[in-house]
Amino acid sequence: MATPLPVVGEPRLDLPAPDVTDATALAALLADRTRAGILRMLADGPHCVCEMAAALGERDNNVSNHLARLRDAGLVRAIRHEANARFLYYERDEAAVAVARERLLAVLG
Amino acid sequence: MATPLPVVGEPRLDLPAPDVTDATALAALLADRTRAGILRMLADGPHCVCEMAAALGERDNNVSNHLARLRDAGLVRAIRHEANARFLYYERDEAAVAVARERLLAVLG
DNA sequence: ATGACATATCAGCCGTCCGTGTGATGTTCA
DNA sequence: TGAACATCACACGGACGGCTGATATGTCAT
Repeated sequence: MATPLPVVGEPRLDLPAPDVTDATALAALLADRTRAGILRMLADGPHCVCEMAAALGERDNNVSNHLARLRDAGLVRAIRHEANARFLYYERDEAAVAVARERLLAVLG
Repeated sequence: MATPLPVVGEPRLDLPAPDVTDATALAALLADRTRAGILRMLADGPHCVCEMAAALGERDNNVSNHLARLRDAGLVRAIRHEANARFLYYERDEAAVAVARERLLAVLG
């Protein structure tokens, strides 16, 4: 804690800019109802695209679009169903999600 | 934990939609470089608008705009400087920030 | 093989939000 | 009182992102 109460002197105009690029990128991913819903559903275990699309009331291709964003960010992973290979199940990468949590807490913490 | 591994049966199309409205609203606030920088700077103590604008390399009115968004969300609070009343200092509402953390962890947790 | 289903990818439209400019309000100091 | 400064409130232009529709790929059943 540097300055718990308002200062008495003059404003300091030479303060460094905090680096929040990681946090904003992650927040942008969470700032969408569909993507946040996906991440929340996958917290309880894997789900296929059609399941999540039905639950969220969105179309399959739309959900697939958002899953691609989450996949590019490394937050989720796709796995083929052994018995029924036409269903593509998604699961969370818990290690990556843990890193995401820390990066957000670097701003809100 | 409901289903740790991919299921063998058919997809369930009757799953409930998770409620993520609080989380997405908060994430939208964090998904901006200026707002995230403000919240990060205020974690170390109060700052006036001109200080944060200088540090973030943004104009005063722009920072003021974003502060209004954070103020409407209840995350920050404005306090007049006793000695120098022309400077308006902002501080975080730590209780509200704690609630914000929990709401985000409801999705990422 | 053919058709039906699940998912992926791409292009285009459209809404929303960010940054800016301007004027108004309030505070300090001469 | 008047000038300079800090902040706010509002409206405008542009860029970014989400939804959609069409098309493509791969899988299962008949």
